[in-house]
Parts: sequence; C-alpha cells; structure tokens
Amino acid sequence: MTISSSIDQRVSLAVSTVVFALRPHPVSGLMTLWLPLVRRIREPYEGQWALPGGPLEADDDLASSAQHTLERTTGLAPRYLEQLYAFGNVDRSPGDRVVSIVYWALVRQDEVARSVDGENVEWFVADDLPPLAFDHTDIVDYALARLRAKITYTPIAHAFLPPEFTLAELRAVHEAVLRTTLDPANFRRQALASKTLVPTGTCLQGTSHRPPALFRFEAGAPSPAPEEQR
Amino acid sequence: MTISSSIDQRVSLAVSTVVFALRPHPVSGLMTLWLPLVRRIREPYEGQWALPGGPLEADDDLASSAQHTLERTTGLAPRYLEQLYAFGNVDRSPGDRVVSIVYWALVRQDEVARSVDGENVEWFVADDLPPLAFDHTDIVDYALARLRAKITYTPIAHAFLPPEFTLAELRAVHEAVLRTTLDPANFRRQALASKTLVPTGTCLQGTSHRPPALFRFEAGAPSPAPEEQR
DNA sequence: GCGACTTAAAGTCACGTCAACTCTAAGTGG
DNA sequence: CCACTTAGAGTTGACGTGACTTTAAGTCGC
Repeated sequence: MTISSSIDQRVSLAVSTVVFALRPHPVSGLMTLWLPLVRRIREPYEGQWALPGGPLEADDDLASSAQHTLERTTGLAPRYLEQLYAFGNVDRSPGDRVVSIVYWALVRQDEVARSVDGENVEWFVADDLPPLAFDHTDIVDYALARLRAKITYTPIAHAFLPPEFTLAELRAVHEAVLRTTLDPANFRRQALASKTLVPTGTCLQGTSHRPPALFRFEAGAPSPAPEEQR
Repeated sequence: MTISSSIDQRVSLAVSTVVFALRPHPVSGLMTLWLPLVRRIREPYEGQWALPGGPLEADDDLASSAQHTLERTTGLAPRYLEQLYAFGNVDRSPGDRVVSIVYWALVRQDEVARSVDGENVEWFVADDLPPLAFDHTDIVDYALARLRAKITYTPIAHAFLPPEFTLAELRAVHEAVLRTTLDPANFRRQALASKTLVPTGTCLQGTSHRPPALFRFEAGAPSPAPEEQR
C-alpha cells in the first residue's frame, strides 16, 4: 500500500459473505449446513446464483460493509463474522475486473426465518449447491473447509445456538458441521476441559428422561480480529 | 461481489508484503527475524518506514502483483508467498481511502544480499521496529504471529534454507523464529515423523566432529493456495 | 407403585504422543 | 590414545484421547 495511487483501469472492489446456518436436511432430516444465495439480476451470469455481496461502501470498514450488504440483500444479521480471503485473479470475472474481499458468517436458526425475502434469495444445502456464478463455488468450498477446521479448535459453535444450551445440543452442532457422529462422553470431557463453557446451574426441564444441565458460553469477545486466526 | 459496480469515491487498492529473512542479530549474534522496509517519499508519513508495496497492477493476479512490486522496490524474489489479510478500515490512512491486501513472504539468507538497493530500503529486526507508517506495525505483528503459528504445523522453514540441509540447521531456523531452544532429540523425532523430509544419503563433510546427515524437502507444491490455510 | 426404557454424566482402560532425559555412534584435535 | 563435541537412537513418565462401562435421574406403561 505505502505508495497509494488511485485506480485508473476498471477495478471494482466488492465484499461478499458466505453465510452458514443449520437446518434439517429435506430428505434425511439430519441437521445440515445451509447457506443463502442471491439470484443475479444482471450480466454476467444473469439468473445464476451467487453469494450475497456488493461494492465496498465508502464510509464502512470492510467487515461493516459485509454486514450492511448482507442485511440489505438478505435481512440477515450474523452472530459471527470473519474475513475469509481476498479473491482477485484477473480472470475471475468476465468484463471489468473485480476484487472480492470475502467474509464468512454464522447465523442462528431463528435468524433464518427473518431472511426469507423475495424470490431472489434462497437457502441451499451447503454441500450440494447448484452451479454458481464466478468462482463462488471455490469460495464456498474454501469457507466450508475453514468452518470445519475452525470448529475443532475454537468455540464458534455457540454462534449457532441460543444463549443457553445443553451439551447434547452443542454436540449436535459439531456433528452437523463435521458430518460425523461424536462420542457423547468424550465430547463432554473435552468440551468441559476447554473452560469456555459455564454451567448455569439450572437444568433443562420438560424433557423425557434425565434433564440435562444448561450451559452458557463465557462472555468473551466472539468477534474475530485478525490476531486470532490460525 | 456479485453486483459489481465501479468505485466512484477515492479508493485505492494496494498490495503490500511482509518479508521475513533470517540474519544474525547485531548485538547478541543470535539468528533473528529481519524484514525489509521502504522509506516513504511522499505524504502521508513522508520519511517514515513502511512495508514494501504498491497499487494493484492491472494485468496481475493479487499474488503476482505482490511479487512484482516487491521485486521492483527491493529486488527480492521470495520462495514462499501467502496472503495474510485484507486491511481496509476507513481511518487507516489519512486522505484517500486505501484498502491493502497484504501478503507475507519468506526469503533465503542469500537473497538478502541481492536486495540492498539505495538508501530507501533497509532491513530491520522484526521484533524491534521503528514506528511505521499507517497501521503497518499492527500488520507486522499479525504476520509475525502467523509465521510463528504456521511454522509449528507446516514445513515452511525450508523456505529459509538451501536445498540440502542438516537437521541442526532446520532446528536453528525453528529456534530463531520461535525464540526458544528446542530439544535436538525431540525435534529430530517429530521432524522425521512428518514425512516431508527426504534423506539425501550423504553427510555433510568437513565439520568438526560427527558429520550430520543431509536432508531435502519432499518435492511438493510449497505454493500456498487458499485451501491449505488453517 | 414398580419395572422397562432413555438420556445424562461420571468413570475406566488401552493406546499413542510428547517432553525430558540418557546412552551410544562417529567424528576432530591434543 | 584420550578428551571433547555433535549426531542420532533409546527410555521413561505424564498427558490427551478413543472406546467402552457404569451409575444417576428422569418419563412412560402397566
């Protein structure tokens, strides 16, 4: 950056977001990762599905711009937002060059309901997407890999959950994201060892069978600064 | 990105690089991380040190642009280059807004010699820098953290070394980067267990005392794609 | 009210990894 | 030939983890 000179040729700077949410799979009924896509209303790739995003806004930081654009196009307000990568290859977009700074985000289930807008926003199963515009398929694959890697060593799963939750619910999130089954006893052990869980002291009532204890996440900044990446 | 519109307000897109090399510390003589800085010749921050970089080049991908700019300003051709982060807060630069896509790079010792250009490029000890222009101090701190994290779980240390090297040399790189001493026996064990080291069969001759075996790194793509991040 | 059933939560055990340390190998120099 | 130095192999104990077992605490059916 140092020597900053203005851009002469046509280069657009865009901000897009890969948003993940958990919903039951339509066929299997299992909890599955979904993400919202926006139908393009102009060339190139008119009519195809693409990640929600838009041009960088003048008065907004990068993350704010991602949030605002997301709010405007899909009505979503994610609980977790982190920069993913900057994609800027010359040939990634026909016509003018576009450099996209891509974020990835997590939203709670109940947020999903607020988002169903018009016909131009739709949710898809993350591992079974239609062909996407631009290089967005690669971007989603990368975001999926990041999510799956990061959930194993950071407490981001809580972004999918309500403030209070049981260990079984937390485990269900991990199982859905990672597409595996996890041993309940072992999961409990290492979840408690991580020290980020605080027992509320209360138990979830009204369940059949033994009532599970409720937990809360330690009040720590869940906002991902550059520093905390790996 | 999806809806690409051109940038109307003054927004510059720059590409900068944090370059690391290993040289002996001037006082202690220990191997230490150094990095090249460029003296700014215009406002803002005229006269101050800043990361090498420049505006995104029209016909280059992001990484290529970083490489070319680096070559032009410092004469360096790094052996490892990976995207670090995109910095784009509104207030990070006085005057026109600058979004910087920052890379980090590793160069071999012998590359350092080729780089000493004019008075406007100088090498500094990475952990003891003068005040830098813009938010470049934060950027360097972040890059340092990334390097130190990544060297523990990826074989990037070879970017500092000649094609053939001994385990002691490899360990010296790790020790210099992490600023610790490492147990030679344990380091050997896990270095060999990682399967990325190939013994050349030969030993380094001419040393006092027992000659150490020489190793080579497995011929694998050391180019960092988005995929291989953590 | 009692047993069958289900999930929560704690405990056990074998295995693999790793840090700390010791021991042997293979050279050099006096 | 011995002292010295580094390379490299081996040993041990602590710890984390996967697979599994056991006990706790509730509901439901009869």
